[in-house]
Amino acid sequence: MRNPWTMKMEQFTAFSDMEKRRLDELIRSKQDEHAPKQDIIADGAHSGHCHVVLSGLACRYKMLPDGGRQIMAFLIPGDLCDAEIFILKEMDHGVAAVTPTTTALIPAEAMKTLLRETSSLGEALWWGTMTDLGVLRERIVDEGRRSAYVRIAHLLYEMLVRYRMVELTEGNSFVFPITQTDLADATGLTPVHANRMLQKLRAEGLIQLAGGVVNVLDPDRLKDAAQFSGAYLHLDRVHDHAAVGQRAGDLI
Amino acid sequence: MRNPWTMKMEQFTAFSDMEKRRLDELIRSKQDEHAPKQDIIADGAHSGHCHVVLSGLACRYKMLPDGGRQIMAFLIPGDLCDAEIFILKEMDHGVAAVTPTTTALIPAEAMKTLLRETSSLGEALWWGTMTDLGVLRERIVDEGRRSAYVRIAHLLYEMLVRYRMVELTEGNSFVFPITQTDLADATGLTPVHANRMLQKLRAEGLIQLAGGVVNVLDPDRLKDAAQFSGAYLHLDRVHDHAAVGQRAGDLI
DNA sequence: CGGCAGGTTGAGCGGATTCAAATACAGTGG
DNA sequence: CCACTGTATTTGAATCCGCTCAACCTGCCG
Repeated sequence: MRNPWTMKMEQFTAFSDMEKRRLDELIRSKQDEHAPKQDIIADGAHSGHCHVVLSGLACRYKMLPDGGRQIMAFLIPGDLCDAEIFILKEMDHGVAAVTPTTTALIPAEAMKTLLRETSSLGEALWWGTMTDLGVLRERIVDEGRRSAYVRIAHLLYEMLVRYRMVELTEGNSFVFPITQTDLADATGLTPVHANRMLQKLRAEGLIQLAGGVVNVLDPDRLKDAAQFSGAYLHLDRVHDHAAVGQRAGDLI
Repeated sequence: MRNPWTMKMEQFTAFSDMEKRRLDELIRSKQDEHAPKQDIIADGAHSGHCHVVLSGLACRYKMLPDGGRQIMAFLIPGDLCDAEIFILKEMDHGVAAVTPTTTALIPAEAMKTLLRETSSLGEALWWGTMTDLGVLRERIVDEGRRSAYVRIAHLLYEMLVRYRMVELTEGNSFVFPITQTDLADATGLTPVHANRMLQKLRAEGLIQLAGGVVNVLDPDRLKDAAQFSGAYLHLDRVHDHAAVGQRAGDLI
């Protein structure tokens, strides 16, 4: 299996063979499996390791006093779960597996060292953090100013782009086995309403959804429906090294 | 005037006199003034400097194709406008002054150097970035799962805590001269509805609002109304150095 | 076969929006 | 000093998007 962490960061910059080997070693040393709905990192926890998703699907979430749940981000292979762990005392939210998920454990000290390097690796990690900020801001725009229909479309289109970054798409379809309840928790809607918006997207021939596979039938029209503009993902450097990059460039 | 940047970061860790002097020099070297509604950094811009707010009030925002605006964060003295500028090609959103605002310009290279240090300064900058992530996540919870009334209360309570961090409160009141339109853009509401929720907060004796000054009459009840839990601000280290910290600790 | 989780459908409600108009207020020039 | 202007706040009424509650369907697994 290729290293999804490497693949993601290659969207920002090219790596030398030595750097790639270093990343490979980091994710190989210690790994962990997580069953669906299990916490990968609990709210309030602190550990000596960072977690990188290698396979499966996870989410950042917060529980509310009334039992409600808000999903703030989906984490796919190549994503870092807890970059903050080495500086903050404890997590202010939880990270849970949505499907069976494999993670790599990176010692906090190793991560600290990497982040302080002037190497491509150090820069790429920074890029990842800054991109996470951009994604969160875009979600705020979503929930603040966009309709339910657009929000769902936006989320699906963003996932298409992100899955393509790590080459987990086949054509325009990708495995994304979330329940409609998860989708509702991520978009700030009720499951019932999320369901109706999904039906509308299907009726309009924009997407297909079956067996946990999302098939984007018409990317251009979905992008329009989503009012999507990909600047916030900061893939603008991929053209500098077309050999490795450009995997998702045409979707932006 | 005391250095608000220092004051904010002291909520995370104590600084030596030398470190404080270094921060003072950084903000003294070059400053800029911005009139209300003017961009401090335009969407899509790139510059060789980071901006730190020294006085006044600014906001991060995005414009939507339909002319709508979403404010994603308010920036008060001590806040960094564009930590990402040294790694990303361009801004994915704009930062604009809300009231007349003074900023310090920090050369990108100096910021880069600071961030890579193992010093308290380097760590404190990291803490700032990670805290920004936490604040954004909390806003997502706000807009996704909380009612208009709670959202307004939450925003006001958060501002009280943050203003106290930089000692810009008098008792429980602080200068926060935003229009109700701004408030609506920040909470994802219409100005009309934001107005009605403000009236409710006033009618219930939780706050006073006049002439751009917010006066929190009953912090405890406002905190309840806001469903506020301050873990996401990561002030949990202040008790380690009670001499400088603990400014906002009692509000969490 | 029953149980259960997830998905779908319908009807009614309500929070927030929209549209519109009235009021308050500060600044500006005559 | 007051009329004039523009911006911000307030109020009212009608509308609508998304929620609530409830039922039913489907596929899967024991």
